[in-house]
Amino acid sequence: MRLTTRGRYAVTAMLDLALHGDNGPVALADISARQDISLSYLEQLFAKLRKNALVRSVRGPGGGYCLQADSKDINIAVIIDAVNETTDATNCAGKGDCQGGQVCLTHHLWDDLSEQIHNFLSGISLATLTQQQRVKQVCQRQDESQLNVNIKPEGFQLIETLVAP
Amino acid sequence: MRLTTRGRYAVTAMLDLALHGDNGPVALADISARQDISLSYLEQLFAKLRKNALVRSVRGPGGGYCLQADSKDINIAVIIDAVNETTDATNCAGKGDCQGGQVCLTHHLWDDLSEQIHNFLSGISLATLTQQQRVKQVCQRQDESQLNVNIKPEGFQLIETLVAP
DNA sequence: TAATACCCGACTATTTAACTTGGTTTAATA
DNA sequence: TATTAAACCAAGTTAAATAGTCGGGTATTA
Repeated sequence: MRLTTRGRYAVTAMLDLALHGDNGPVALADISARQDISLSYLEQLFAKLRKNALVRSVRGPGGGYCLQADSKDINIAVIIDAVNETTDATNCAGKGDCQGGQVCLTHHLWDDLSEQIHNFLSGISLATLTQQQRVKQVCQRQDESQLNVNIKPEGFQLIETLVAP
Repeated sequence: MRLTTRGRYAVTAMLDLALHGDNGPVALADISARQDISLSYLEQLFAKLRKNALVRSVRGPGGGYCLQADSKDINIAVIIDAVNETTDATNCAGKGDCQGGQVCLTHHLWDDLSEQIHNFLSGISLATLTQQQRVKQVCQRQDESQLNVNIKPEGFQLIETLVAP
């Protein structure tokens, strides 16, 4: 179980999908705009998510991605694992070959911690999150600011792009 | 709360100290040999541990490092935090300025997770670990193999160095 | 048939951890 | 007092991984 920004991005994108997927497929371009994640990076992540049967794609105009299962049946741990396929089992975290084929002093501790994290995250589904008030609030804010961007003339959008981090 | 190999090294070194600190200060060179951590890297880590009052140093021949407090009063979370002073609060983990000054969609989730991890690790002290049977076993193995290395002629040591990862 | 959107692979920039080098300072001991 | 073993310090270097880019595709459907 590796925790990186990549996993965070994947979870964020999947949550966006769960929140906006009621009316057919969601385009990656929309997720990219709402969540400030580069489009091509999203494409890479969703290729992995699709291979792991977490989403399915609809091609052509009006297409995009849908959740493969019900949002209450997709938990956070599964999403992170899907996106970290290259799990090298960081030194200690994987097999017990941390110290020349043997187990290192703190191997069991990190093993316990990994289990702890995994249990926590696999107990949380996308549905759990979409039902939370605090998530709904952020979602609403993002939708509104997205609306503003669409309304703004092109000149303003340019400035915004330059100013943004 | 960042989880990196640096934190793992620090905890491993501190545990080694807890296990071998009964007879006066422990030299970093010994920890380096037992735990396969480069000496100068250990020096850097212990500089931070010392600044955070987790260890105290004794200079000169026969010197080394001692735990500043009783091993039952030093928990794992404190060690990791001490060594990760440059806590940039990765994007989301710190303040809620993940998305242009605002909170991003999954901010609260990672916040909850951080708390979960911190609680788990701060509930474990060095003494907790030294009392564990599985830790004692690894410690014993390391002490014995350390003995072997000291007995071997220089030629063998050289080969071992070349073969080791 | 053209626009839309997914798909794919290689490439690059940046960051950071891990490690190295080459010293200086301190104190025990022979 | 000279030697030695240890902590201390400050750079620089290497290697790996992440985040992101670019330029091409290919399938779908309005």
